[in-house]
Amino acid sequence: MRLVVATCQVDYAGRLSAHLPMATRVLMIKADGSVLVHSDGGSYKPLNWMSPPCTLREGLTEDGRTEWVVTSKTDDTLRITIEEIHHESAHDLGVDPGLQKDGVEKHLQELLADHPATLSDGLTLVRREFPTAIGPVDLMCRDAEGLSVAVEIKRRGDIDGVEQLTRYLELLNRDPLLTGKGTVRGIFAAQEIKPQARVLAEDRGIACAVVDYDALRGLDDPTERLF
Amino acid sequence: MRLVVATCQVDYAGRLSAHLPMATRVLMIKADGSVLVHSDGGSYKPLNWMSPPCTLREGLTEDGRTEWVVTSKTDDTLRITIEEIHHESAHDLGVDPGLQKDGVEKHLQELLADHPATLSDGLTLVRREFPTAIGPVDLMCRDAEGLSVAVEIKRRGDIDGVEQLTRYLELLNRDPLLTGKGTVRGIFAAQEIKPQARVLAEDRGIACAVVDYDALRGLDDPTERLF
DNA sequence: CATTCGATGTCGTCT
DNA sequence: AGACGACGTCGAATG
Repeated sequence: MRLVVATCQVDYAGRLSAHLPMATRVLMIKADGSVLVHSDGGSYKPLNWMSPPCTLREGLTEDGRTEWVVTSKTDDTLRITIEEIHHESAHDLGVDPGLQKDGVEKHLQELLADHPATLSDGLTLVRREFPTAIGPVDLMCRDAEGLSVAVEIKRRGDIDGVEQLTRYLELLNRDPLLTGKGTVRGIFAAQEIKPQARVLAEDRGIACAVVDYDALRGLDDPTERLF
Repeated sequence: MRLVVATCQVDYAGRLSAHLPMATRVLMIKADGSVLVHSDGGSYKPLNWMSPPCTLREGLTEDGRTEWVVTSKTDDTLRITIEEIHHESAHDLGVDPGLQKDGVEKHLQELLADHPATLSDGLTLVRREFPTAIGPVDLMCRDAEGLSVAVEIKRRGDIDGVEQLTRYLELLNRDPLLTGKGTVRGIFAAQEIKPQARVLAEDRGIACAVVDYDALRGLDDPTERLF
């Protein structure tokens, strides 16, 4: 890992073209040759970058300034013209042991699979990741009357999720095995449901369920936590 | 901008929980207090981070190690426990002049608005960003027979785009002013169309058009380029 | 290898 | 401020 603070100009050509005028920035060069150009603001996304695999060539411009040219296999090019280097250091970091995560959609699905009745009274699980021709339904359940209920789970309930569940329901309702006792209902479950998504869902007869992750986790054995 | 290379452990609690075991990493602290934790691999995304607005407090753990606690307004917390600092430096970068881009969907839309006939013979533009109750149609056109044609433009033609155009067509076909001469057709235009999207579109009677950005740009005045 | 789908997505733009 | 769509989306899981 090389860290360089330099006054530089950056040009990228690839899927799009982008240009950064001359200014002072931080350049991070990782062991795999990838390069990140960071300013002192914004979020974690660099102003410009080159993803690995790529190669960095150091050279000189016609007027004698240092120039880095980073190229990827797909001919994307990042050209960094350096006017002045203010700081430079190199460090051996070794391989990172990596990140452990807990609390993403998969966990939400696991929790709801264990406690389907929190979505609707009397609901029981038939199967998780119920397969259909156009992809798996998150939860397939049965209600107190024995009717099939398809549940789509999102962390954030957007219009896309409603469309997805609609496609599933359309398909499922053509299956006589499922519709024997009546129409397959849908439940759209998310930690947060956007107003437009709610309107669209309810317009299509799909119920919305806002899920409390922490409360659900409380119902579960606390020793099962990752860390 | 502060750059620190340190052996550290990182814990994040917010929308999810995440944990990084003790290892040597680069910590980037931006002027706005945001923090990025980078390893010597991966892509431009940090292993962990805190986005602004946030505040960093430096303290000591019970066993006397340095600890940084970064908290956001929404109570997200990033806790960095430092075992050893290998390098530290601070730099004044100033405000970055910012990025100029060229070649995104907006340009594609402009180019197709200038050359609608490349989508379908005899097509002429009625209006860009044609307003409807559920959002603007990218291009509203008329074909040689005087029938209305709605065009949805994407860089990458995904199933979502077909759904979007379908919603527009549903609405537009309820408007007697547009349907006077016949049904409003749809054209789904993209630089690349995914197989599933193509199948769905054609099943719904929506034509697909693969767009060659470079060729279109060639039709245009080359002096209009940004840089 | 291609495709699909989630993401602490992030980022612009518009209401 | 909230909603919405694009992104050089990235990245993991899966067929």
